[in-house]
Amino acid sequence: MDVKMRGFRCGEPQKIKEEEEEMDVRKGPWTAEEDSVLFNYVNCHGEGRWNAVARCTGLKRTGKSCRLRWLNYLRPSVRRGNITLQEQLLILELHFRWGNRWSKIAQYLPGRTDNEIKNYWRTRVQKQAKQLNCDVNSKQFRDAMRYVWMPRLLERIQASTDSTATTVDVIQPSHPPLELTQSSPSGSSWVNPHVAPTTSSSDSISDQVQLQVSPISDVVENFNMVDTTEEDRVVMLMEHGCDVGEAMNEWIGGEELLENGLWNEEDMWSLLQQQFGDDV
DNA sequence: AATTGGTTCAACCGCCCGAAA
DNA sequence: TTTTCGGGCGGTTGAACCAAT
Repeated sequence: MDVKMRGFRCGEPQKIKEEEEEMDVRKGPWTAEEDSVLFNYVNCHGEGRWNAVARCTGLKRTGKSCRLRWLNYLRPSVRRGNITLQEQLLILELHFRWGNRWSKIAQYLPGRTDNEIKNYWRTRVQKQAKQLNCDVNSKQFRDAMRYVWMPRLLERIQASTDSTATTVDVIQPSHPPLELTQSSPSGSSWVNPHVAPTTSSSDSISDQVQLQVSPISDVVENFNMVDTTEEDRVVMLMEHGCDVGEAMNEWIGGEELLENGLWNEEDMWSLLQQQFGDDV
């Protein structure tokens, strides 16, 4: 490791900064020329050894910066643009299971980077929590997601697809595939048992496999059948929570939010309290 | 047309871990 | 066993963009 990194590890950040300045390390947005140099080099020599990449290319960037630029932008498999409904649902599901393990979540979303998923969570999901004046990790918000938003997402997906099974590409994670189990309602996670990466004989992250998505009606049914209590909650919320659902539609659609006042915090919490009692 | 405020996302920072020496 | 190195990760920042005024 170079001197500045050793210094960093020894708790001398000031020294690192000074040495970086001496080395004229570039920061900030990448230019097209830099992108071209990095892209060509990695194409020829492969990924890894990022500090060496930075040295050999003559780019006045840190190895970390090169790695990040490649992984989040230049890599051919990177897909940008709107997060689909299925992807949104997967993100919610996997976040229930793993929390802020963005890179792990990203392994199940082909072409999406951990950075993009993290940004999505912060800009979209956390915004909703903020508008409800609750913490994104609070039980209230998680319940809202689980019992209102996710079923609504499934409905939207169902509405946008036909009744036959749909397949989407997914990148096989480098470790054992997600086990699709349902946890108890009192647990902290819920995982859609119908959205499962299939097992691959290869560990390569680049290997493409098919993610089988069962008919959405089955998914909805299964979601509602997590147990009777939860089912009751879902049914009641869906029956009474039309305003919440409409607001959710807007969020899911990624478009106009809350402008009609459909997302009514008091309604939301009164509904939750009806169902969950005072501990909500 | 100019300004302002909000949103998005690329990039950086600091911490951590595992492999190699 | 300890130290060094390379790289992965989650959190944070700030520039660019956009819509409203």
